[in-house]
Amino acid sequence: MTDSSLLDDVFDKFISNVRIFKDREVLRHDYIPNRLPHREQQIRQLGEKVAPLLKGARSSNVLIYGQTGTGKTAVVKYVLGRLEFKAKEFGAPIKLCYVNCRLAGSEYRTFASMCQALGATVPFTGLSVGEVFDRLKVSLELSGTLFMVVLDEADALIRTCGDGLLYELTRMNEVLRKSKVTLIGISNDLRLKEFLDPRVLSSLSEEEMVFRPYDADELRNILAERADAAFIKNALSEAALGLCAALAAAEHGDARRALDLLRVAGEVAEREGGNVVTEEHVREAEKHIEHNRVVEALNNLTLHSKLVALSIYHLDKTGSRGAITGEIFDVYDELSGELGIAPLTQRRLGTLINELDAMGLLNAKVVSMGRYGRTKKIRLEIARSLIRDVFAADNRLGRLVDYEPHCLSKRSDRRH
DNA sequence: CCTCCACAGGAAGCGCAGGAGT
DNA sequence: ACTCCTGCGCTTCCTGTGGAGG
Repeated sequence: MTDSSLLDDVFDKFISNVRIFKDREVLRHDYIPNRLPHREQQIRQLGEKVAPLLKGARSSNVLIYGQTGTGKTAVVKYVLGRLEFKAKEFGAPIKLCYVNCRLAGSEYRTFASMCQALGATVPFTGLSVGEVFDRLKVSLELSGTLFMVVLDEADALIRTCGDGLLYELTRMNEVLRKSKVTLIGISNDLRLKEFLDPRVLSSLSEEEMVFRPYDADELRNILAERADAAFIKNALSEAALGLCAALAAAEHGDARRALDLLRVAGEVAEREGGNVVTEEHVREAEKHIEHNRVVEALNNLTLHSKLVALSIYHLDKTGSRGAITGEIFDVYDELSGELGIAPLTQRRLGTLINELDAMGLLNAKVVSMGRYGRTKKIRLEIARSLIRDVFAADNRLGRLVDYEPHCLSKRSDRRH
């Protein structure tokens, strides 16, 4: 078979293969459906809280808690979408601004997004935070609107930058004459309160809402509803749907995960040329998602983080259960020398290890070995073969995969 | 009981890139 | 051209600490 006829085959198969999906976009997690099952109560609650805006009054600030995939963002976007629609109808001067704080990354960029929502242009760097804040105030005062700001994943911002931004925002209404600001904070972390200044907390959480995780039955309903729009009739087996719901329920009831599983399972089935999604495909999808996540994470690491991961890989194969920071530094130091690059300090290495831990690539635990000090025990959390494959394909690190570090052979024999 | 190891992890500050105003 | 700002990655310096062995 020639190359072109092979490709034709792939494309033809794809085009003629409408046997699985009707509309796969429905399964993406940024898709907001026009019904959110099992969140009617929250929709109602939030609707009641923001309704005063329609009459030109400020609404209470709201703080929303809940783990990932519990529908927080979907509910907020849904309610505010309707609010905006109603506001147009009644001519209420409402402006909305949705900022994902984790993606924005800094105070500066969070303020900048808010300015942009008001139509003010802000360079993406170069100004002081105070200057951007002033511009925000000026454009707010000029526009004379009820400004509603949604700070999604606010906990991420607070952890890195503190609560200064929130403090400024909550105080802003005291200064503004013609405009009012309302805040909706969304947090994945239930302990957010502990990080907040009491003054910020009291004004931010005038109202609070907590989103409970979905249970397996609820997830099932959610999936069934979406699947109806996403798959063609009879292309999804009841068992496959149940398995997606069960797997996601086991993982703190994450609807986002359930939807991902369903979508990828559909894609697997499609690729295999099947016309019905089975449990088998869901299992396959589960592996797929995890595999892709890890490979992508490894490939996107910086050179130094890759070296750290590789060092742990080398220590791991010596059979000892859990490398410690000092050993990792020794191996890392040697590998860096081998590549001819300057090694980072041990302090910095500790931070990199914590980052890898947070990504779920490894597991780091602080342990005390008594007389032999206090350190971190680090184990790989992913398959060794995966690290091997990814780094062997890396043109700089490739030759270090089978390298035997000297410091391993003459390692001082510490008793566990 | 105290000591003392081998670190953890906070604080401060540095040099750099990218950009603004003047 | 100059000075100022920021975020980022990093180093330097530092204080804090759980528990085995004395």
